[in-house]
Amino acid sequence: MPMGKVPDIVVGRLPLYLRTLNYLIEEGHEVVSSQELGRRLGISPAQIRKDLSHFGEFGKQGAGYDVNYLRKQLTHILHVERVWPVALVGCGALGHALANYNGFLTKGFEITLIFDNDPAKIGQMVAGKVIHDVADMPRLLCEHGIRIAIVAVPSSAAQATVDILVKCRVRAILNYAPINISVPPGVQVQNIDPAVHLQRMTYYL
Amino acid sequence: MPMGKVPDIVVGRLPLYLRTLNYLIEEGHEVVSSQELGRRLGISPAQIRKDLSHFGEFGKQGAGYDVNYLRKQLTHILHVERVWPVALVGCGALGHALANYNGFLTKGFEITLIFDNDPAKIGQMVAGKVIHDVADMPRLLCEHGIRIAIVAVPSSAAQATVDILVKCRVRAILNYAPINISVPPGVQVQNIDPAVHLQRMTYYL
DNA sequence: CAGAGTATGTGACTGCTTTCACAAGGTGAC
DNA sequence: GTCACCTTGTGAAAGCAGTCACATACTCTG
Ligand SMILES: NC(=O)c1ccc[n+]([C@@H]2O[C@H](COP(=O)([O-])OP(=O)(O)OC[C@H]3O[C@@H](n4cnc5c(N)ncnc54)[C@H](O)[C@@H]3O)[C@@H](O)[C@H]2O)c1
Ligand SMILES: NC(=O)c1ccc[n+]([C@@H]2O[C@H](COP(=O)([O-])OP(=O)(O)OC[C@H]3O[C@@H](n4cnc5c(N)ncnc54)[C@H](O)[C@@H]3O)[C@@H](O)[C@H]2O)c1
Repeated sequence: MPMGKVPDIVVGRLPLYLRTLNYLIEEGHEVVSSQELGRRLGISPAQIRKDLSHFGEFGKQGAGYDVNYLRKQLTHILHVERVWPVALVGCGALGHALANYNGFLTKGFEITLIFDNDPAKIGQMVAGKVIHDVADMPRLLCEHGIRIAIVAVPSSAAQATVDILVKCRVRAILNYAPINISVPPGVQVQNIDPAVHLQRMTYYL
Repeated sequence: MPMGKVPDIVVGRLPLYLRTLNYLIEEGHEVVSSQELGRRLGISPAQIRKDLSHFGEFGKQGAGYDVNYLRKQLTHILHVERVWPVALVGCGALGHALANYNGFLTKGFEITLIFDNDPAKIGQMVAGKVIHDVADMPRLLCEHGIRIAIVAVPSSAAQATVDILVKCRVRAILNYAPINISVPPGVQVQNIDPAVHLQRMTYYL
């Protein structure tokens, strides 16, 4: 019942469970079994039960899981009952799409600060926010207590950008630049590179 | 030396190795050790050697790996010595960014067909390509022999879109919609959802 | 309220993944 | 050529993750 060290791989599946629960609520379900959840996710029911059992006993035997209750629990476990302010660095094509993306807010995130180093862009408005000069990043990140950032700058600028973010106490970085960045221990990094995902699939073609 | 069944998890790392080799070539390196490669990727040298040993003996004892040779081998293993034509479905904010992204070509991919269902967008040019009506998708996918598609439509339209793609013999799908899609066996799917990646990190904050 | 049906939580087990450690082979200085 | 030093490829071992199967407990029908 009390949660010791939970494997990363288990933590990595929780957001998928949460996402599916939200769809179940939209569809009006009040209760869901590990079997149904597993069917939707392509995961075995046993694995879902074992994953959840790391954090507590959320289900009811003979019935399944109360969808709203489980959603609340996962939201709490993942620390997304609050909305995290997020900084976006690099407001090019991808940055624009991310800034205008309305899928973040309901998942616990809001892009509140946008940065670029292009003088032609600085000062412009995007998604209701002004684009700030990267030179002001240290001050603004501090003032807003930002802990999470999204990096959408060219690869060549990614490591330098990350170094600044880390120095400003950012502790979680979502990196879209197709390059491996290095960070000190205690800083989380997740990488998104569509070419890598595509190449994973062409192996099997 | 001959490659039997290679674990998925190993295949998943090969694109990262390949990406790093490309940077090494840019930097003028001719040879790299598993240690250096591991350092850059945050992976143990032993794991890199074992992964590569599934496919052959590419290194030289006492020296390391010839960067160009290893790159060529991985390019071959992943089937990206050719350039794959890719269809993009959904040309909104994200679709625009992807269509204009110039990082695909050097990795073995080119977006050659773009589809949308918005009459206002159909016929417009994006990144030098015309946006086609989704109604023409079956015919055009067939004519172009498309095997790979990127899905960037709203969640509500994702499963229906995927069903059409699968029926048109697409065998690899990169899905940006934040929903679990189901496909018959033999069809590869990779999902990209930034909110999921962010929630994986907030657990640790 | 009894009994058939259903679903969880979990220890034991199986299988997969990573690390270890070393023989074999290559390098470079002198 | 020799010797000290590297680095690979790989079995063996260790460590992790996923599945199985069942005791337990809830539901629902009649
Ligand atoms: N466009 C895509 O669909 C896509 C897909 C996958 C990955 N990416 C990656 O995402 C990143 C951004 O892609 P994009 O297409 O938006 O490129 P882009 O060139 O349109 O945008 C990059 C932006 O970053 C800004 N920038 C450059 N250096 C900076 C710095 N030091 N500090 C702050 N801002 C800086 C530029 O002014 C520009 O506005 C790149 O690394 C790219 O490889 C893009
Ligand atoms: N914008 C982002 O940064 C971002 C980030 C992550 C995920 N996503 C996801 O990517 C998808 C697209 O996001 P977006 O921001 O580009 O949205 P968008 O609304 O700007 O674009 C969606 C496009 O899909 C088209 N479309 C709708 N139904 C279609 C159908 N049946 N067939 C073909 N085209 C259809 C629309 O006409 C529109 O052009 C969404 O699922 C979104 O959740 C977007």
